[in-house]
Amino acid sequence: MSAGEVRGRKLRADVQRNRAALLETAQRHFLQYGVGTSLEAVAKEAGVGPGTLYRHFPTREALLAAVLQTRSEELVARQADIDRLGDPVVALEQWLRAMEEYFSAFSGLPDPLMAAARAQEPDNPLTIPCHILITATDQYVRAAQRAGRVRASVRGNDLFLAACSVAWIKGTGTEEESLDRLRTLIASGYRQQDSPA
Amino acid sequence: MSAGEVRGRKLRADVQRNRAALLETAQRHFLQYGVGTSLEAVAKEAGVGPGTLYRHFPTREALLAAVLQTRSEELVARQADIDRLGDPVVALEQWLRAMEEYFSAFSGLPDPLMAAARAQEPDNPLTIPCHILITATDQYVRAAQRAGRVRASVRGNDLFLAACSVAWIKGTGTEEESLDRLRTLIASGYRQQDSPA
DNA sequence: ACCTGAACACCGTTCAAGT
DNA sequence: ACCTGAACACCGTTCAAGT
Repeated sequence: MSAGEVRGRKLRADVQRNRAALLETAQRHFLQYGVGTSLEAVAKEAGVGPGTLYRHFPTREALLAAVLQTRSEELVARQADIDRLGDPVVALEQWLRAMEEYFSAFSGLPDPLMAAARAQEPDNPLTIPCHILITATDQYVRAAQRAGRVRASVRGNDLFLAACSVAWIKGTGTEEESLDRLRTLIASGYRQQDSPA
Repeated sequence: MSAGEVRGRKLRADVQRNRAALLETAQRHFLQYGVGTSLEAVAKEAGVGPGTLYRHFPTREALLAAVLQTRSEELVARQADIDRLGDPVVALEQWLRAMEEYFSAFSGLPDPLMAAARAQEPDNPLTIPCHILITATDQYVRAAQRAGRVRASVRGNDLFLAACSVAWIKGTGTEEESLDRLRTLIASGYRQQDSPA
């Protein structure tokens, strides 16, 4: 998708400028103040009226999803690197870390993401990336299970929830050491013990 | 602590009434709308001005902690029942569930609780219950470790974080089945495998 | 000593009026 | 077709004035 198009429709020059300014400003504000940042302030700093922001992005989730677009694509692209790793458990671990970083892009992001993951409402634009992530997680889980390295009872959704939890804990300001301990606990939970032959 | 006293000081009758009305109304609003509910609405429905609410409870956390007081005491009291169980792993499991229910008292509660658990600021009244819970969790973990039933690497804080995470996930509207799967994953993570003798 | 409620500075969201 | 910004209904918090 080129910069001047939205769903294939060419846009007037001023509309493109407004959209780009809104996205750029919103990203900066999400980074600095978290997902709950004032949309009024975003509009003002982008040099547009509040109505223009709502016209482009009817909900906060729509704006969030648009700002996350680039990161979503990067995450999907990263799968190619991960798939080249050979060891399916290492691949699963790296994938979980990659998701965690994605969830940690802005403070407070895990909440709307979880809401979207649960949602039946198909109008929430965050639902799509969530479903993609759960499906991808499931594939890594199955690959590791085929190699007998992950418990048969584990499903992709379980580890999606776990990764989202770790990102949420991280967002509350917990030190990296405690996070690592939690990650280790979770890894002990899904790994298949080597049966001593 | 009797109803008409705060830290041992006797209170004027109208002050008692205001305090009680605020707590009662706040609990109802926290239950119905979550921890982010409008304090202005609470004051109005309690029949007092906003200034009176702020005089009694200078921050949202102070009001939350006061409303949680009863539940905090119940949770501590429940330890006596749990301690009578015999099996240290069953005791640990029940304790984790009891904490989880406490964290789930109001929607959005895990966030201020985690913030308080991290905080160095001793003026946050939620910090005290958090530290009590972490210490208690650590005792259950150690007892189960002495019996060789929980991995030596696990600490109380790890399972405090895990229980808080599950409560957070629960608060996002995830179905009970998914929660149970997550709890099982965590339990697999902390349980010591029976070494096949 | 405590309470009241007006006042201030914010916010999300809509929509008539403009270009 | 798109943008503007005033307008409305909210909110947290403070503080002078009352009792």
